[in-house]
Amino acid sequence: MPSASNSHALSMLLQKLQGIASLADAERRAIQSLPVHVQALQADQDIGRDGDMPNQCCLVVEGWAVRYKILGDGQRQILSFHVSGDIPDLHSLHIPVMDHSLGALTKATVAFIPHDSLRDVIQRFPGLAALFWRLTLMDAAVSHEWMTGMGRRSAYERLTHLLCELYLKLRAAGLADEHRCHLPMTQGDLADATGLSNVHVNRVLQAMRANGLITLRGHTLVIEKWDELVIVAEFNPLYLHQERRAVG
Amino acid sequence: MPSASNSHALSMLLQKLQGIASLADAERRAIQSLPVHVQALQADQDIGRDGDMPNQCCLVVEGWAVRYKILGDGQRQILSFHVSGDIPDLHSLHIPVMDHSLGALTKATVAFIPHDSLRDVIQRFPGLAALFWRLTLMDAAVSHEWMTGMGRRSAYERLTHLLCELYLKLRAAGLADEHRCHLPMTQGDLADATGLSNVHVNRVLQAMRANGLITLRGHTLVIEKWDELVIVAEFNPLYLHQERRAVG
DNA sequence: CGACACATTGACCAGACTCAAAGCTAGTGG
DNA sequence: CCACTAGCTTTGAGTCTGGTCAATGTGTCG
Repeated sequence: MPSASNSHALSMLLQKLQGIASLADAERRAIQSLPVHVQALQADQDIGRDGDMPNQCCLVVEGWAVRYKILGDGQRQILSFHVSGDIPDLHSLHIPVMDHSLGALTKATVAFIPHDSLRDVIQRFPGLAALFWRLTLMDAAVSHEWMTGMGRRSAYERLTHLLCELYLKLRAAGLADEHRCHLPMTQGDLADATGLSNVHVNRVLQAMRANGLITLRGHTLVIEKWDELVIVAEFNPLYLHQERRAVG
Repeated sequence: MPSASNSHALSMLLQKLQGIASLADAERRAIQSLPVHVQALQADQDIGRDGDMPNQCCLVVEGWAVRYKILGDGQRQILSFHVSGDIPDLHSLHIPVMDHSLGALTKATVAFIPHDSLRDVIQRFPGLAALFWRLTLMDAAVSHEWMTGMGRRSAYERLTHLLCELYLKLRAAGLADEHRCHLPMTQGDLADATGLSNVHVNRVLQAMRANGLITLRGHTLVIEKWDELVIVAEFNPLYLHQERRAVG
């Protein structure tokens, strides 16, 4: 029988899914009765490593997770940020070997769901199969936007773009106030996500503050001028494909 | 009734799928009897644009296609290269609005497959659903590798890495000889794929030639020292997830 | 034979990196 | 409750990878 924390974990997933599509009762019940193993993680604790062959997926319940690659010389590239309701390694369902690592960015709570259970649910509910597929595609769309930023945008544009994205992501997860949210990552993390050095991230953030676009102190981001931020970043939220959410 | 060119188009898809997984007879037949509309394209002709809501997918039969984003100032970022057997916009099956464009890089032949037919096949054959899902995940894995390159690798490493990748991609599609293949893209295209300027791509390619790694003239790439190229690029083909293929 | 696109070269520039040192701040243990 | 510490942020100085601009080859196609 599902414990309180198991049920809570799965309700995070339900919330995410229902932000994207409407579920039938049977689908909702199927999700809610997935077996999960809840676990608390320390900051920086790895969840899965490059080369692993996991037999379960990781649902983020609370805190932040990141996917990242480490190069031979120790450099890190962060591939994505994940919060409550996300399943960062959903791809492992169909790609057996991990080609990057997954770790907790902050102290976090995650829930592991066995691949077998997910496959079973997907088989019984084609609508959920399509929905999970869609989640992985939304993830790819974000990757494309990051690629575009790293290839063709300036450091300033790239960071403003990332802040816009993270703010909307948190809002969609119900974790942001009006133009204000908590961002626990360090400037070094932002550097590894944007392909910059931590020193340069620091200078660019100062420039953004000097221009009155944002306030960012003690890991609290306040967006002072959303409209201007969007223009500077050339930010078009379409790529987030959060159709059922108000945006802006 | 299927014409010769329709059948040929679908056999390209079959070849790709069978390079990744083994298909049951019924699955093979289902693929082979998909309705397709074959079309010849000029070089640089767009197949789908940012903002479009397609109701069909595009299978590349011959030639090269690219997915790309255009920024406000006209800069282009190429997101991926596609050859025979690829379905570059398979994601459109579950993400209605295109957040990037798709175009022919060269003179090309493509085959359009209606979403409805694909959805029908997927519904009847869960194994094919998983396989198509997997194709989109393999695509995402390549995006991650590109992101890592653009964020953390030097121009030289990035280009060697891309050449390794393209060579193996062509080999998997049966379009490469031993350490030799045809690469129709211009240096400007390579620049837009790697986030560099065309001038710098030119200089880096010259350096690679000077180091005896490759020969590249008249759009024919000859890899003179595969082992060294792999070391320079820190290239690990794992991320291509071509499990059923020999590699190297 | 043009015309045009692509490749190559040179000169110069700038955005971002590196290295190193100095402030901060939150968490820890006494 | 305070001092200490470790990690994070900030600053400065100097460097360098890769960009820009512009001109000149080169090749291909009608």
